[in-house]
Amino acid sequence: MRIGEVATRAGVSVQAVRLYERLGILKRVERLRSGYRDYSADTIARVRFIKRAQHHGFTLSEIKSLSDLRDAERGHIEPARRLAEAKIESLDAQIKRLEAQRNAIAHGLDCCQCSEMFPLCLLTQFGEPDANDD
Amino acid sequence: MRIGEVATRAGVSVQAVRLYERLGILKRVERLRSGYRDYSADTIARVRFIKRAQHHGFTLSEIKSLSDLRDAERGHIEPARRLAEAKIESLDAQIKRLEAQRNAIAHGLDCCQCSEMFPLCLLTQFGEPDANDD
DNA sequence: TTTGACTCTATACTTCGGTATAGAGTGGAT
DNA sequence: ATCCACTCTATACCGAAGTATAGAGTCAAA
Repeated sequence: MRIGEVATRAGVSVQAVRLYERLGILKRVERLRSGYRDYSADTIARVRFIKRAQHHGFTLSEIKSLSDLRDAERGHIEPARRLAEAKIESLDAQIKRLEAQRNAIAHGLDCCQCSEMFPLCLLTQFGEPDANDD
Repeated sequence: MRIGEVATRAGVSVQAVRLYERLGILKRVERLRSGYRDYSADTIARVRFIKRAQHHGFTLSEIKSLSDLRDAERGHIEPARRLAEAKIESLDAQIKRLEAQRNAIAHGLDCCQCSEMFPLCLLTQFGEPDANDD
């Protein structure tokens, strides 16, 4: 199977497949006499796994780690579990940060006098804050 | 005041100040005979406003809109309010997406048999899903 | 006057996850 | 034999928000 069929059946672009290979997420495969990559059908599943993991928030670099773990330690789930737990922690941190931003802006909308929060009022009504501090 | 003093007093790099000018967030200022930019003290407050808005999650492009609104319509808070409300909506959407990812991974950790969610088990124990689908 | 710190422009590099293009070669059907 | 679709590599580009560097010019103090 050539790269175009893999790409079409997995729902990605040909360039994306080559990118995944270059990043080490897909194994390098044998080439035909022509130099064309010659894939077997399981590559389609690999690519779909990549897209599924991306959909769940994993970066390509994390997905590479997951792939490496699987290839190195088939049947040992603990390293992958630790990776997933670390990912949850980092998602929690991101969520917390976004919620803080969201609340600061909401507060700035409610309480326009408050220069400690996002100063929406200072932007439009009261000029520059702290113009003389040194 | 030259660019280095503005940068130091506002807590950013000299290159960052030039970047903000190029992006249209800071006004172009007069130059000395030497070609050096000649700033007045209120630029420091402008830069601090940029950093404060960034801290609250606004992108430089959004901050440019806020600046433009202020310069165009001093005292009219409604356009800025609408921009802030749109920002809250987009932050809410981001938070929702991250929470869904977080919960999918958490579910994958709890329920390793479930191929609908993030298939942690499929990664390490059960091989490729859907290898034969077409 | 010479040094050192500063400034100027322009360009390239970074991360992330790709897309787009050029220029060359290949495969298969007509 | 020719055509078109496909593939190959290599390179450049996107946005975001900068940082880093090169090469040139400027300013002030010793």
